[in-house]
Amino acid sequence: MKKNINVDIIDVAIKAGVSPATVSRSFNHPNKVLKSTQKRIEKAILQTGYIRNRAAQAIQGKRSGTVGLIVPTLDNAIFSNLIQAFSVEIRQHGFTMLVATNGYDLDDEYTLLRSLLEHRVEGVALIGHDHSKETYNLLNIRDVPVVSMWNYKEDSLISCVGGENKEAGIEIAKHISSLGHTKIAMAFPNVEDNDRARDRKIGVVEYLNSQDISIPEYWDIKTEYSVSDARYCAEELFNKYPHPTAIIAGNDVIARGIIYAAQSYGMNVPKDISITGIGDFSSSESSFPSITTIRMRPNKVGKKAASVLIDRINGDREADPTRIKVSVEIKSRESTTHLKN
Amino acid sequence: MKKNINVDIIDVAIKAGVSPATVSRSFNHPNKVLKSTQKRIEKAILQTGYIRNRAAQAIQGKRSGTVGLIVPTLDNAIFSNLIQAFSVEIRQHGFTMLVATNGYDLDDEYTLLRSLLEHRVEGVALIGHDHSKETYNLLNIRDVPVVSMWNYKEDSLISCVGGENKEAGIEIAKHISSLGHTKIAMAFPNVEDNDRARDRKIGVVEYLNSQDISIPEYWDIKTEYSVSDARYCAEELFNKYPHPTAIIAGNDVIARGIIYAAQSYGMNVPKDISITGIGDFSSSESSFPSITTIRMRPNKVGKKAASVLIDRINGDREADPTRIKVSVEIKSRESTTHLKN
DNA sequence: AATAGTTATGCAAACGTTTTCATTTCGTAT
DNA sequence: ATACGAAATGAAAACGTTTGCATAACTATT
Repeated sequence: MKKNINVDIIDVAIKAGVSPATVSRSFNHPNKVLKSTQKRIEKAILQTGYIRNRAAQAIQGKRSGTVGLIVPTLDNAIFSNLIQAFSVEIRQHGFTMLVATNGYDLDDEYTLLRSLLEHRVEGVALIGHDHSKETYNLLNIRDVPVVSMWNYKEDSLISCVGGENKEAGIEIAKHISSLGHTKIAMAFPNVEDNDRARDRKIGVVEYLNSQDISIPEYWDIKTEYSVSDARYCAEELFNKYPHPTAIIAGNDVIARGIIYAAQSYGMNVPKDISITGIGDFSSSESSFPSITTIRMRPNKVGKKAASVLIDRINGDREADPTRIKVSVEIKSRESTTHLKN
Repeated sequence: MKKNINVDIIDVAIKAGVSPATVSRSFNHPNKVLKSTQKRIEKAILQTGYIRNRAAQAIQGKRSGTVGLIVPTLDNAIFSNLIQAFSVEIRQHGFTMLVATNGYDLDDEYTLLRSLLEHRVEGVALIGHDHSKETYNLLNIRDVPVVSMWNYKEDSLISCVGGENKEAGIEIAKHISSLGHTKIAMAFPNVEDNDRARDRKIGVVEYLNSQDISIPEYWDIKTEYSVSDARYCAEELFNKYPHPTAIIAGNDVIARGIIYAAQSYGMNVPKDISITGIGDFSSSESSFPSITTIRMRPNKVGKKAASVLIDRINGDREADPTRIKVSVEIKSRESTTHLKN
């Protein structure tokens, strides 16, 4: 078995009887090279097993053909839909995706960004707007095309695509309140360094306050973004009395954990307790009970963010940030119902 | 705001009063450069905002600092745990991960592999052993360090880390059979081009046959890998009679969809019907009912695969494939019970 | 048939590193 | 002080592309 690691553009050129320049052009400006020449080159590529070297291309200060993505975690459903949509779209434009996870740590995020820039990614996608000073500074200094996903912000420093999370919070609170609930608990993750969760929570609290509903300290639950932790926290809550008649969760994953907790305590959702999520991840509709939630359209956000990023890569870097608001919408499903009088 | 995109190693060298060679060495062979010189270089890097160019490094035919990962999809829980574990481990060794999804299409996988190789990834991780002829050939010719995750195979062509999926199928069938079930349905995805699912299914069928249990055609359900499709298919099944007393699902995601279907039809799981998964994803333990499944240890597989890959990158390429079997184990939980007399 | 205008190709100089080899500097033993 | 070996640094040649400029080969026009 011959191992032909080192075939380069020159070998191909020789085989095809042309110059390396022509081979290069046949990749990057195919219209500038004769059809018949192209054929010969293609044949030579097949024969030699040549695979072009993007590193050598990137070194010209031109295209590296990669974009970077930094997400908090890949470990659960929260970002899966988003990333998948982003990835598919980005690839259709010929890019490959470099992915890094920061575990919700903003200092780590900065390090990862540096690492991505070392690889000369042509653009970067991040989640939300909470990033360190250094991160923003670096993005600005290097003039990197960048897009923030998942949270719309009117005055964002960088381009963004997402729903308005505060509005999401308001909408879900409005829904619960309109069903007559007043004894309401909340389950959110740590909102520090997490603008999405923070905005949602603010929306919920402000709206409920406007209705003269307040959430007591002991019903303000803090949980991780995982089914297991959410279930555990909810069980803690259910161990004490009185119980709330509704629980507003920071997202669908947490809502699901709480529903499991309720069911395992013999409660019926929604008859005994109403539970809501935010996000509308792909399984929320088909679970039982299906989850009442706010549709944040992760697929649309991912796809749209990818195209915004590509536009920025190809276009004017100096332009003002592109900000796209993806409308949020209540999805009333089986996990909520009117308070039984 | 000054935009200093183009600061290179020479600028740093000048600022630090050394040669570019020394700056380069301070990155790659820090022990070969004087502590005091290093300090000066670091200072110069800070002052200039230099970010090293991996492309220029990679062009030397040396390290690119990246590894590639090709997975069928990022869209659901199936690979999330695995990828997260892989990603964290790989990063600890200073690598960045290039990710691509092929949507279970093997031709697409080949294209993606080529693309990753264009970026001169130092190693590649794939899922399972079903890959196209071209893929195997390319891996071999280019002599790329590679590891296959998720399915152990004694005589695999490439290194692999995973559980024995056939054994997983046998174990779960044994469990169901030992509970007295004989009217058993199966729900698997398309097993073509998917050795993991195929092996599991073979294990299930062979074991049941050995117990003189056979699964009729109309109980051999074909579903996608999604909660929603699994639920839909299960509902189709429940619309007809008679019902099976147990359903063996191809993985935990499918099992969950089936459980939702059963619950929505007013059945109690496991009293009315036992349902099993395979995989043991992170939420299977904390769901309600918790899912009886086969533990395939996605975290361990991901982490271990990463270190196998790194060993191969650093070590002897000609060596025989490294094959690591991660033991599978039945996790008996709430979703199964004895057949009521 | 000569000329101008196009189009296709080749030549050679970048791009930003790393590394080999040569040279300088330093510490230490005489 | 001198000499010697080791350690640190520098000079310059790679690495595999892309591209501006120059040239050659056509096409169309008169």
